[in-house]
Amino acid sequence: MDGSSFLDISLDLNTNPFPAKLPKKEVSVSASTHLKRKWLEQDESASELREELNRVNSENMKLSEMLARVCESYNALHNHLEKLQSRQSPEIDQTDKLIKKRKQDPDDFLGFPIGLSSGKTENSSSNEDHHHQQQQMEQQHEQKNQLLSCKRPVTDSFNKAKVSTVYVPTETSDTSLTVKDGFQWRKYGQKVTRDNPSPRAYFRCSFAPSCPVKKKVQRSAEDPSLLVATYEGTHNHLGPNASEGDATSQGGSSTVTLDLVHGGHSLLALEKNERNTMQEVLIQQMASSLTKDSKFTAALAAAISGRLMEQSRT
DNA sequence: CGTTTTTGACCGGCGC
DNA sequence: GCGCCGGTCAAAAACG
Repeated sequence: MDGSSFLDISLDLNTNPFPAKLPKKEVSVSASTHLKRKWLEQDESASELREELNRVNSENMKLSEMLARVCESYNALHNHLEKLQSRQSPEIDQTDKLIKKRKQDPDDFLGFPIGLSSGKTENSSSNEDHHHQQQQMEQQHEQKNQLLSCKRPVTDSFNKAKVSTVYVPTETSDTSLTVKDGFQWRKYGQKVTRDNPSPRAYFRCSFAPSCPVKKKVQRSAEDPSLLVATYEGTHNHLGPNASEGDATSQGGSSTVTLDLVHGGHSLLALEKNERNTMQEVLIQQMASSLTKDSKFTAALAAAISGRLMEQSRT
């Protein structure tokens, strides 16, 4: 899927409503000095406005580039996943039948590729090849995660248990076991597990009391710089945009978070005829993220007021 | 003072 | 039945 075809990311806000050449003001020779001073003041404020608009323009360009990059990364990831799906779906069906009754170990999630986290299989003979492939895909996943601002929920589109795993790079010195995904979580337990020296933290979604979603966070035993967050269940409320202030969107840089698991469905797993709806959802999410950026709203306001001024002049 | 985190106790599933 | 283990509960502490 092509990013430009999927989303029109051009943000032509028309933030330069003033033409390069402003119509020269013709001041009559007989005008009073008071009027002249007034004109000078207006010229001054006009140049200030022009500077402001230039700033806004460059901001607009930056935002456009940022969006383009996000879409590019998303498209690359999506293409990759589609390839994987077409290649692996029969295999997954087979392994699903072999899922053990025993609950999964956290490291099993680590081994499975994007969105394919599933139970442990008993077929140990094919495990080695499988594991090798998984490691490669995990690396690719990690790289793409970094492209998508290092955080992106992954949904199991094949397993109806709605379990997804997210890998978050963190400082090894950071022992907080927190993964900021926009939702509000309440920690209800912590446990040291057998096969991992670092403790596992258990979280419940605290946005809505009835929300059944749970999250487990544990540092990866293989790569301590990675946090492994395992999500179970589906949020029964609106997304994180309405709840928590994402620190990344408040500072100087703005981040567009693509929540691909909202509602428990992977966007990537949707049929093509459903994508138009998802386009709207994505656009809404982007718009929502952008409107949280005070700089963006200021730029938008400036653009609109500029356009209004232009229209009133003509 | 309400909310969140911490942490030891408890529970249930599983293997032996 | 017993022990192990992962998951959850709930009281106390910490925090804002």
